[in-house]
Amino acid sequence: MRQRDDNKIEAIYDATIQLVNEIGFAETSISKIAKKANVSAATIYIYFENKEDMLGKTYLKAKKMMSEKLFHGMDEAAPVREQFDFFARNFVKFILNHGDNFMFMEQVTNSPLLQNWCLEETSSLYEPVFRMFETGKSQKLFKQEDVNLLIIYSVMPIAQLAKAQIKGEFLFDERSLQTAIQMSWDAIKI
Amino acid sequence: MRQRDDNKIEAIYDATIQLVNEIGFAETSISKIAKKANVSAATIYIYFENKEDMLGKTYLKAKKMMSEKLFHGMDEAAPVREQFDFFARNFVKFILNHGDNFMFMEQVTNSPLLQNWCLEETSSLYEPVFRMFETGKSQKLFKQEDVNLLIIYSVMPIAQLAKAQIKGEFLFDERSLQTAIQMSWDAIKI
Amino acid sequence: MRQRDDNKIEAIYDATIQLVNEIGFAETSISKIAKKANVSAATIYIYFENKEDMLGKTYLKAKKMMSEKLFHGMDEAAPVREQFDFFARNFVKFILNHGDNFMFMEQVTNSPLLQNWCLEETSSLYEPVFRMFETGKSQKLFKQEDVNLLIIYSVMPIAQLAKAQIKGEFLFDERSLQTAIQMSWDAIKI
Amino acid sequence: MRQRDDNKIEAIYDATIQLVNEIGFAETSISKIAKKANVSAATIYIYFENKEDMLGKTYLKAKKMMSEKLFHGMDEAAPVREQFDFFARNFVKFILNHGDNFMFMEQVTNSPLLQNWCLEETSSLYEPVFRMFETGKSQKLFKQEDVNLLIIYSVMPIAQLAKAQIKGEFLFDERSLQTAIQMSWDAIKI
DNA sequence: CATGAATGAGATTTCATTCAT
DNA sequence: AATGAATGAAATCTCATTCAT
Repeated sequence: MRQRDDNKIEAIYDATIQLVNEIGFAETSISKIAKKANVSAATIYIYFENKEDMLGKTYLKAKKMMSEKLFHGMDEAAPVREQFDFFARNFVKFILNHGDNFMFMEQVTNSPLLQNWCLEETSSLYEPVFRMFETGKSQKLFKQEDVNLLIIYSVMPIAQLAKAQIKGEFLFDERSLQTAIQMSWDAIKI
Repeated sequence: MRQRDDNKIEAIYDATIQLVNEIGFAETSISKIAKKANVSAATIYIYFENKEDMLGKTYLKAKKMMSEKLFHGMDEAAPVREQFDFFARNFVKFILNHGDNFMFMEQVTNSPLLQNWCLEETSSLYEPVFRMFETGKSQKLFKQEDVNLLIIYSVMPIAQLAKAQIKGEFLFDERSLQTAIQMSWDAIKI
Repeated sequence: MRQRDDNKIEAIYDATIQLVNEIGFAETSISKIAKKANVSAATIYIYFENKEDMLGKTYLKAKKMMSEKLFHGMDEAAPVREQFDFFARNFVKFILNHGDNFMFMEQVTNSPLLQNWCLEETSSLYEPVFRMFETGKSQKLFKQEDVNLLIIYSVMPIAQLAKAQIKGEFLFDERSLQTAIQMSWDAIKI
Repeated sequence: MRQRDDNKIEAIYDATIQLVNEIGFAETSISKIAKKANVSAATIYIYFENKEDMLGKTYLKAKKMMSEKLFHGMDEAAPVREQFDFFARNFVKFILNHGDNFMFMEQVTNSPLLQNWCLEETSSLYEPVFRMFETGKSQKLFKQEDVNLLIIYSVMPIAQLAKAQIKGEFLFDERSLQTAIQMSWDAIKI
């Protein structure tokens, strides 16, 4: 029998993410994806049960890829401030290098589709960042609030700025990056 | 000739926003909207040029409504800290009371559709908040950074928390609201 | 608004029955029906919920039409033997004149589809024939068996012969018709 | 080179017949058959030229199997009445034991597909029953009519009753079986 | 103004079949 | 022999939109 062609699957994933970025979720159809991925539309149904399954798996893949990149090279033994700095810079780097991936995830997150998909393991992907904030809390560096609150005030604004840069409304240079990290820190520090 | 029936337009707007919230942008079709609004699909084309026009106008209407609510009762002569507090509370109130409206806007914002629509006048809707931050900057209360940066670090996290509450993942009480406002303030204060 | 065009519905019914006869149930698709009926495929979905609904309604229409023709002109006051004769001749006439209709019904009857469709009122359509057999039974003309049994032995063979004629394997003339009626009578008479 | 695997062919035949009974001709696809038969769809094309060939061969196999069962143990030297009785009982037994087989054949018979398939040898399969009726005719037991006519009036109603039993609308016990046989006999006897 | 009727285009998905191993 | 991979064609059905009343 013929070999499973991983290139095809990869091409499907890529085409999906690119299309969602270019024309949006609503306009992204299986046939457009197939055309962009240079496969037959029927081929997509070999690897995925249906459109929803495909989008869900694309989302999961994107999320896993992101968590790998975000924490790669992070030293959990380093001082929290250093870890925080490292993480923030990694985050910005990721969004700028993998903007399509990130924007795709954002669109999924903000649509009611998401809630139909299983999300159990998802949280585990971000454990390192949770640990960092817990450590910071126990060292009395950060406010004694829920970690999710700390994340919303420190990580999310940086993500927002990176998104703005993708849209051409902002530009990260070393100075502005430092400013942002400082503001994040100010928001959550005791 | 019959008069323009504002009830029908209103029903169309409402149905659109509700549907986008319930089933998402991609699944929201003209006929579903018509059914929910209790009008014929053809009627929609009396009031709007086409689907995109309809969505765009719905978006604008939502945005205008939001700016009205956000700044209603705001006293630009009051101290910045008070204005800030007032605005934050108004914002939370708005999202909790008009969740559908807000989530609809979020979905639009995160999709490439938006970029096709005119956005000139949009910014003017939020001038009061810009003015407040400029005042704060000139009074050396806030960091001397771009106002958009200040907004991202102070307003957006609060919006995020309100969204979380809509999804049942967070709950604003007086204490947590004060905490949030304080964190917002900490992020941007000098 | 545009008038409901009954011609279109009729054309859809006719095309369905013809196609099922020509190429069979399995090969009869909505688009082929649409083409034959000279309407858009989408038009079919104005009048019917889906394919199954369409087939079911076509079946019901065919059945109603048949019962009207079968009993039209039948005199329930006449002697049973005369009624029987009249009915048998009507039946043969119907099948020969409306072969497509009848063969369509046969195909539906022999497929598992049928069991999914509601059939309550169906039986009422054939009440006159039930009454005839009951009368015959009470007059001790017929065997004291279940009417369905009497029908199977007297009516069905005639139907079978008419079907054979449609396929060119048999030919009803006055003599063979009389023979058939006699055999039917012999099977069920006391 | 591996040998022809009769188990697989058998599995394909069985799956086909079962599926046609469960979901009907129109819904029976190669891939569904393959799944039910636990083979790859491609395997089917090793044993059959295409779908039509497969269905045709399944039909022929079913017909052969039936004729074997129907006449097995029949004594052509016995009196016609005994042969008739034996045959009728065998028929009922067959339908009740091999309902799927029989209903499959009925569906094929009533569809235009059949006419595309070769039917020469088919008739030879039922020669014993033809011979029995010819004998009965020559012994002046049966009406001097075409044998097909005699069959339609005597055999077909019994088949119909057996079908009714499969659908749960009738029940053969010894008494009703005798009644049916008697009615068959009455229809065709002189 | 309002709407049921109508439709071409396109959506998702399955089909029968072939290919390479 | 057997099968997973692959696909063009076609299935059903929905879409956005226009038309006639």
